[in-house]
Amino acid sequence: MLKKERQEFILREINLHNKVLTSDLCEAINVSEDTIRRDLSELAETGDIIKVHGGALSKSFHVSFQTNGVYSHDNKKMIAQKAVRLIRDGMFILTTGGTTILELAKALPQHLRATFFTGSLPAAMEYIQHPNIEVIFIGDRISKNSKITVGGDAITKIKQINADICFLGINAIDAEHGLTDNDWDVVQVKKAMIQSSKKVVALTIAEKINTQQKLKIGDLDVLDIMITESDPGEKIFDAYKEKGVEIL
Amino acid sequence: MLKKERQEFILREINLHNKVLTSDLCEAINVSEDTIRRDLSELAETGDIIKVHGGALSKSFHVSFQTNGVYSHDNKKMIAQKAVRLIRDGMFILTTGGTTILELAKALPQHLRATFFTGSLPAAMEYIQHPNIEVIFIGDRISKNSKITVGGDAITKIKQINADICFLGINAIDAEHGLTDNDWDVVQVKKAMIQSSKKVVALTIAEKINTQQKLKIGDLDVLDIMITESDPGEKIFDAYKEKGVEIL
DNA sequence: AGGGTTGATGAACGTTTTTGCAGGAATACT
DNA sequence: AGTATTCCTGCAAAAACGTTCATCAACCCT
Repeated sequence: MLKKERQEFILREINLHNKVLTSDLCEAINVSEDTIRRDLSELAETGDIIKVHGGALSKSFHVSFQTNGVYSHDNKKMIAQKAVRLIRDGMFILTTGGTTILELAKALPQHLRATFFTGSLPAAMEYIQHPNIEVIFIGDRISKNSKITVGGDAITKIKQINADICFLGINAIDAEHGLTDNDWDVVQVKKAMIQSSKKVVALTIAEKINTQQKLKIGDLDVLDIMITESDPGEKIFDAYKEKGVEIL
Repeated sequence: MLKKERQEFILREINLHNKVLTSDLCEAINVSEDTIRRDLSELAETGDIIKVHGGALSKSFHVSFQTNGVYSHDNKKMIAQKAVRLIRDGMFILTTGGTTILELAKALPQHLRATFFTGSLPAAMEYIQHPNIEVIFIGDRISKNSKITVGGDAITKIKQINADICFLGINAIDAEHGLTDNDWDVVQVKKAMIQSSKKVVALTIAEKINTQQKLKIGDLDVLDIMITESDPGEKIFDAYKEKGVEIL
């Protein structure tokens, strides 16, 4: 097998599987590991792949992880744009925290007149920047990780609210296991919020779809609408549509 | 699985779900906990995540906002230094908002273990940065000017508290007219806080001494201690000392 | 044709990286 | 306070690495 030929084979293999092990290649092509290593070095030098200990990775796989400090920032912005369209003047709106909700807060039109209930410090900080929005903060103990209020008092307060719409920044959603999260206190709060709203909207980047965490918030049927950055026509949403969730 | 590959998986998991447990990862990837720990350490070193006991957190959520450019910043820092000395482990502490209180929040020693009650969004944002401080937020409608909660609900909640000490960031103080402010809602909240604390401490830059506003919070006798950046021996404090206010 | 050159390959060897494990220290939880 | 995790340090084994050298084939030049 020629050198060039071999390298093309390697490239093809990497682009196919996103990664490749030196040992696998050497077995597949039947040359010494040293030769493979030399090939990988050359390919890495021309910038076609990323060489790592034990093999190599596809370049397309690795690109662009951190952009603006917030993961998947642009996608979240797009989600916020879609979500804003659900809000009307005079509405009473419940929201959780989370970076996606923060984007929603930033995307609210200046003229909007509405009342926002939240237990999230960062979200509240954003809401109060807006001239015509009334902010009601739900008090109680503040969880350091999530920066939202948690605890019995908060739950009680939330249950006294009867909101028009609730925006949930969600942690994990799965067609079968529904909405899940990883913090017990946060789960209680989200449950209460869902109960206290006429309409429940989940905001999530598409990447979180069909992932799950340890604690259950509720089944999909508590959801009315799910908003992601993807096209609502995508096949991945079929299972959700079947369960009566509208996709935007 | 390659090391790099594994680390990207971890990074993805963290960005997706905001936090991750070492034990979960080690089960998911099927490597020893030590390996995961080493990965987390490396990722933390490059600044991509925040390592904590038992796992790691997403960085995108933990942003401290800067308060440089605050009026009379250095003086307020000095006031904060003095105020911190009044705080003991295990105390229940009520605080208002205001830039001076923010400095106090920043000056709190890392090891301090205490419970802070506040209705101020910016103050709460600072408090939760500290590892050993419990933060209870007093909820209700948020006043846009002062960024603190105001309203009957907040007052009711404050009255249920029995704090050891209360730090008031004050707007105006005068030997004759006592404590005054210019926002009716804020005045109500401060009144309630004073009632709910065993000891009341006023923090103010010396410049505000002997000034007054339209609305009265209370006479000087509600005050136990006043802290400014000036030397307590200054003549300007005599009138306050006479009325039983301790100057620091 | 013969000798020299070049490039590719494999082998050898010492070095570095990675990983898991053991113990004791540090930390969190109750 | 006491227990249970979790963390850290050092260590050792295995894997992977890079460097060097020898071999071999192809190629070039007289």
